Amino acid sequence: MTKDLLGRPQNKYALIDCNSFYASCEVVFRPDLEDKPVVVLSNNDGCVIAGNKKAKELGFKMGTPFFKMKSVMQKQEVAVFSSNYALYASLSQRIMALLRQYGSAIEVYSIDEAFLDLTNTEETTGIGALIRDNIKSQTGVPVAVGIGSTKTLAKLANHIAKKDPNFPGVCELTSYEADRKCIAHWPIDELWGIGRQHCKSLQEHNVFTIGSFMDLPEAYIKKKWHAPVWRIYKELQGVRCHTFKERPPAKQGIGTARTFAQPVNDWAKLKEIMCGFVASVTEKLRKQNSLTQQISVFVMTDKHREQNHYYGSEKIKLDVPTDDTAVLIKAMLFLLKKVFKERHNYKKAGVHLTKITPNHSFQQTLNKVHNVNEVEKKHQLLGTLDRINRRYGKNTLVFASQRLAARQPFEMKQENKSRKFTTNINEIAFVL
DNA sequence: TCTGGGGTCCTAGGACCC
DNA sequence: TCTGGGGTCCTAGGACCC
Repeated sequence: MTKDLLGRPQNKYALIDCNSFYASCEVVFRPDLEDKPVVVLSNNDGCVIAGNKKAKELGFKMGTPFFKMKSVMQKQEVAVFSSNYALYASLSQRIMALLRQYGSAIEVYSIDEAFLDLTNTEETTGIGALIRDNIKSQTGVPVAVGIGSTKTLAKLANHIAKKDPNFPGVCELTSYEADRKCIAHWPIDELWGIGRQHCKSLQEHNVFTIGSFMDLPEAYIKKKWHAPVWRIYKELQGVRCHTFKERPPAKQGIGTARTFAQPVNDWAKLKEIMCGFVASVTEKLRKQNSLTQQISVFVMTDKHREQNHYYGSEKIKLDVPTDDTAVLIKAMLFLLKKVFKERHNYKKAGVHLTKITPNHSFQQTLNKVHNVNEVEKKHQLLGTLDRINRRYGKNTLVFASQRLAARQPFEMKQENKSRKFTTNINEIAFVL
């Protein structure tokens, strides 16, 4: 096995990334749109968050507000979809399940990306091509495969596989040194971890390409920039700094927030929406077997158009770590009363759990309460609640305080939503 | 009058990712 | 009229302790 600069055995990672994932998912069920521009919008049809190649060629930038481009898009006959996360999640699961067959381990990095461990695989470039072809033929979603001895190289290889016609969907890199020719000319901000700010500061030092970055002495990089930049430098040399994480680490913070299509000024309505948020974050908390010891809330008016913009947030530390929805709803309401001010139109609000610790068979709670049976009963009740909601759908069982919001979720603007082709039998696709 | 220094913990804010 | 949501990591600086 080859060694890296530190003498450690070298790994081989593949990064599989779906091309324009959300847009590709929509096209799977609308093959007539294959060669037409397609974009997908964020919640509330607020921003454009995904677009296929055709849409990008027309110059539509991801992240811009939809209303600014709406009329131009209509003129150019762009197919516009509201986001349909249930559909994308279900396609994602199918892709991840297929990928598992090709590597010894998988790290699902995001809804449309995964790293595969190919360390003990021969013929990796060939396997990459097989992955590309099989995912496309079995799900309809086009992917690119980048292979490298570090995650940073795999990411860069993936980018090259997508952009450089010499590498049709698959690219393999060993190190900067070995592959200088096909790496050096790329602009610095194509690197994973170099965003707007780092790019600007590197450019101020006359670094515009990966080649000029790698030509700098290591000591200079260390002196001028922070640790993350130096790590990118090492990873490009083939020295592993980012480890492979087969099991996702427990989240350190769990939050949820929404922008409302119609601003809310009514206490009762806001209260019920927020109770729904607490139910949703505590379910995620229990799913990762954790407890929280701090909850925070925030509410805000529309910063873009309210003269008298208001942002209020409060947090509270709990005496005992908990995963109990009822306890957290009570704490949330205490905080919400503090931040809620009459005569404001709230445009966005959210709940956040922090100070999260593992729930080692809820022993900590048992030690601090008198009635062990009560805790045991509550634990079973919440477990049952989660199982029912997972089995029969979100909000099948809800707490009384979230009643209204659960039955009648606050209106989200979704004017162009596709059907739940894969997750709802009533909306299944027909082949005629 | 002279006003140390090192360690730890916490938090806020910046930068980045998808 | 209409501007998303959910995360991670790092660092500087304050508070506190001995």
